[in-house]
Parts: sequence; structure tokens; C-alpha cells
Amino acid sequence: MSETAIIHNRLPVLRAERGLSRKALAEALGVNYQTVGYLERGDYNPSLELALKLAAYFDLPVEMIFSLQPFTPLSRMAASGKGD
Amino acid sequence: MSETAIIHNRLPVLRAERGLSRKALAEALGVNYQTVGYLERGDYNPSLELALKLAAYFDLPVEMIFSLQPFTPLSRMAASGKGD
DNA sequence: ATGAAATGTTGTACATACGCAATATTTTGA
DNA sequence: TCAAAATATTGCGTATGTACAACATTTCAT
Repeated sequence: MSETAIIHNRLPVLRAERGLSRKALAEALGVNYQTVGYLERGDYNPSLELALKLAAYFDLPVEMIFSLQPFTPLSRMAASGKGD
Repeated sequence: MSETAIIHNRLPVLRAERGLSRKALAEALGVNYQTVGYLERGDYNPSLELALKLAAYFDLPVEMIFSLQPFTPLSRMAASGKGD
């Protein structure tokens, strides 16, 4: 597409919650461990395939992990009981 | 990633339901009209950005439009009342 | 039946996603 | 504190997503 949009993601939080290293997550997904780093830093966006695999891995909808709009912190969402 | 997986999609059905031409959908999404054709035919998968835009446009979760597993026809899902 | 709109096909070009390697820096645990 | 693990950085190679153009084929309304 024309201008590549920044896609916000909750990967660092989700990974932290489960105490996973990038290497461990990468292996579970079948990608290079550096790829996880690229994604977390926002160097580039995942392919749809990888996004679907991540969603399946974390058992969350894609939209809960990736969004065109900035995320509300999960801690705040949990406290208020409201989603985005 | 290693082998590029085939991602199944419900674009033709969704577009048919709303009586949209590819051109009209493409314009709503801000992409070339041929891109929609490529996606529907499975020539390639959309970027995550485009997938999120499509989901927003149709007001459906990404997983309802794209899946690593073949879809149950919507008609059958509607009849049984069960999802995938 | 005919012309217009929609869709399919082929080819070129470019940006981005991903792999892999090597090395630097930071964080962490014993 | 000090070594190991985790994370960051750079660079290079390949594959894929998207645009665009030109033309062929199919579908559809009148």
C-alpha cells in the first residue's frame, strides 16, 4: 500500500505475562528469534500469516494483539473492565 | 517465513453480501482494485495492515475473514448457529 | 444482441517481511 | 561481581505484497 502504517502491538506485554524469551516464542512460532525483536520494536509489521499464528498461540483475537490505533494498557482495561 | 501458507478468506462472500464491486471495495480501502482480485483468488495474502482495514470495513474480527484453516460456509454456520 | 462493467491475465517495478550471521550492548542470576 | 542469557544493531540475500498498465474474457443490463 501507499504509506506503510505503524501497527501497534502488545507483544512485549503478552510475552512478559507468560515469562517467555523471544527465542522461546520464536521457536513456538517457527520464525527466527530476531523476527520477534523486529516486530516488538516496530521495525516492521508481521505478515498476516504470522499475525494469525501469534493470535492462535496466545489464544487471543488478532485485534487484541495488533491495532492500527494505539492500545489502552491491559492493566487499565482490566481495572475498568472495559475493552478498547 | 519458510513456506508461505495459503490463507483462506471470505472476501468473495462478504463482498457479494453487500453487493460491492471490487473497484468499490478497493476504493473504500485505499488500494488498487486489482489487489482485491489478487486476494480473492488467493494469488497472495494481504498485509496485516490491509487485513485490519478489511476487518474494520466489514466490522468483523480478522479471524472471521481470514483463516489458516478452511472455513465453514457462512450459510451452514448460520443454519446451525455454531461458529468455526 | 450489443455495449458497458466486472473480472481475469501477464508483465514490470518497488517496498517490505523474513532469514541468517556476526558482533555489540544490556540484563540477570548465582 | 562476573559470566551467561537476552536483547539490539548492521548488513546482505530472497520472497512476497502492492501498484500500475495493457489487454482478454466474462457477466449483465438494456
